[in-house]
Amino acid sequence: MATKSTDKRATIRDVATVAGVSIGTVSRVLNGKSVSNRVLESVNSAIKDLSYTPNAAAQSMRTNSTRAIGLVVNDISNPLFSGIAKGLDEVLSRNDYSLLIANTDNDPQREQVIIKSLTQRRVDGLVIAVSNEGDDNIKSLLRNVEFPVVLLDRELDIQADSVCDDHADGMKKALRYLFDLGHEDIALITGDDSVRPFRERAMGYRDAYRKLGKPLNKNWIRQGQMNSLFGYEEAVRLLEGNKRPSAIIAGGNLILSGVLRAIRQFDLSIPEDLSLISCDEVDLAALMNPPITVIIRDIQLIGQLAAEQILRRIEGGADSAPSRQSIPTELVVRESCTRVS
Amino acid sequence: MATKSTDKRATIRDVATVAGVSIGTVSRVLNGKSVSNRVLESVNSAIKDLSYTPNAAAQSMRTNSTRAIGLVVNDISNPLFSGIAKGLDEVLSRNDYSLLIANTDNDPQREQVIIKSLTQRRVDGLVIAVSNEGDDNIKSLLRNVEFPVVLLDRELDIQADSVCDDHADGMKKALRYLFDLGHEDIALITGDDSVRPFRERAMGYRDAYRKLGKPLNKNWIRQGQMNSLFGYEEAVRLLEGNKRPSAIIAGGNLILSGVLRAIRQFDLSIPEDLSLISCDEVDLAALMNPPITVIIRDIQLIGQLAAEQILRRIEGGADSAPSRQSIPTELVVRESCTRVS
DNA sequence: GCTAAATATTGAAACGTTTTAGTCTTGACT
DNA sequence: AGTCAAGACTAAAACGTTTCAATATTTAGC
Repeated sequence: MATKSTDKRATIRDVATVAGVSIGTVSRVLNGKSVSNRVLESVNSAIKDLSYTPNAAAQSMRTNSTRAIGLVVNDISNPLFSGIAKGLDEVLSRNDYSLLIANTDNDPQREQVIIKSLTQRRVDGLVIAVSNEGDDNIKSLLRNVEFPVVLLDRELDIQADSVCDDHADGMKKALRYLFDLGHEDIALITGDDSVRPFRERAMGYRDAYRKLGKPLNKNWIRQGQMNSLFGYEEAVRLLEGNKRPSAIIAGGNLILSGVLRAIRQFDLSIPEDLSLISCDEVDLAALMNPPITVIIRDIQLIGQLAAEQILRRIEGGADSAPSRQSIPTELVVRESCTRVS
Repeated sequence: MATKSTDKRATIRDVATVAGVSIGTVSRVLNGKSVSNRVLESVNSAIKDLSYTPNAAAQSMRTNSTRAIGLVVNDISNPLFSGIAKGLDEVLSRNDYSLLIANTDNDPQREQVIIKSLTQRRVDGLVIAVSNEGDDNIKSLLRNVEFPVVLLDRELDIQADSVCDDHADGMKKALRYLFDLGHEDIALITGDDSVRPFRERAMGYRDAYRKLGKPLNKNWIRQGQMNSLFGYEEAVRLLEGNKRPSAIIAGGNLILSGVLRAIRQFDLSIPEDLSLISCDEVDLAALMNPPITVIIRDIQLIGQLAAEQILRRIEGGADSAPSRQSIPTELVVRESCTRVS
């Protein structure tokens, strides 16, 4: 029952000799093909005695499949991405796939290196939120890759499935809500157009103004980097201007914390002095005082759908046209906005 | 220059024939061994023409190393763990290792399955925060594993390195601070003893009371599950009791959000009605109004140190005694505590 | 009890690398 | 010119599986 742990790892060959059958037969047992009871028992007991575990690398070589999926994101410590990772892992692990995660840190060079490394590892699929949709190198890399790719909230003219959120719609809902409260000067701070979510939010914002016939002041749109510092700086600039907006929309989870910092610095109280809406549910938004109205979407669902899609592709093949799933966004009204005259 | 993408992937053999050299020579080029210039060029151009990428599985088979490290945690969407993952990835990727992440969801069964799966994949090392230090199955599994293991803030009587935080010390600092402000009735809500961080926090708490000669009221210690709900429920129970604590310490990042929810429900203002300290820096703590005093530690550093340790072990072998690194905790005083008479 | 059909089992090839032992070149030194 | 050593290169084995064609065994039908 016990093994000498000083020995080399047992191989299928060892199991075969101990069980007194051929290698092929052991393989049949491992893969659940039908064998005689006698053989089944002796093989299983040999496996246990030798504490044998098949070598996945050898299996991969033979079967041409690694049962591994790559996930490439800017920053896994961003709750957005870690939520997605959770959703992915949930359905992947249920299907005996493993998840290989890599951070690009927003560096296009690293992004390329990572994709090449995953190619070398022969992952069975790749789920990626490219850090810049305009990057041609990444695009051509992804085009020539031999496994299915699922894009996370990105639009690229390549043959790949995608799972997107309807950010524009969420933004419209938020603006309609603010318009209804009498706001006209609503600022939006968000990331730049190089990536779908921010582009869509800005688009939804402009659309809403157009549709509702209000004058659109371009000065209220601040697009730049998706981080806390940018949120802070732009909020400061907005608040120290001679004409302040009556509401700010923080178009990204990191942006929010910067905006809050600025608001505190100006010692403004919400919603009396300024109305505030943010994107994506985070602890911060729900528990602030007052709780902040947010545009939400189901983060883990994104990961789950992406996982299901990539599995479908792995099973089904690359024939069918790219699928594009869209996840709705909702406005959760809390107490951070008030009516203005 | 272009390849027919309908063909099978190019192998080292194809490269060899195109370049007109032997397979072994191509391998030498790939691995940077010295070759003649003539050969170097023709091989490299063949590699480019065929857009050849070595197959990692085949390499693993031969070299007996996968250059992959497993990370096993309860829940990658917990910012604690995703921060650690980030730190790990940072140093691993720099050393050409990949990171395989799996969630146990606090399920001991899944934890076992995951460890077995990583064993089958022959990872070169494993970084794990076991979900229950008392689980003998996990322990014996880890004992018999053939790759180095690094424990994340866990204590197990197995041959494994660990990276721990000095939670007890942080807790003592917090209590000393509260004592100095005149508090005597300080409640601690944290996870149970099955896992080091909570055990240490509770220990530090009791120690501090003993050392400073204050009477220790066991009723103020609430240990249970590490989640928001438990934090909420216990906070409610504490606050509706006929004798309220004058301060609460939320012993875990998830606990804090539950405690805050309860505080809001009772409509208490901090720090006038209740002083509050939390563990681990999260956006929430820094940006609340008032900002919350926290016991911090460098999360990413944990990951980095774990990664460096596992690499050292992979290089150096398993001979030397288990190393145990300790990371300090600090009290960051903000505005959530006040003096009591 | 015999035969045919169905089912189990085997042996060998194949997957794509690295590595080792050995062969072939090259060139420097007498 | 002849010898040697060093360096470049090659051929083949090995890593641990799965799979396929071929063979052996069992089962069922009469």
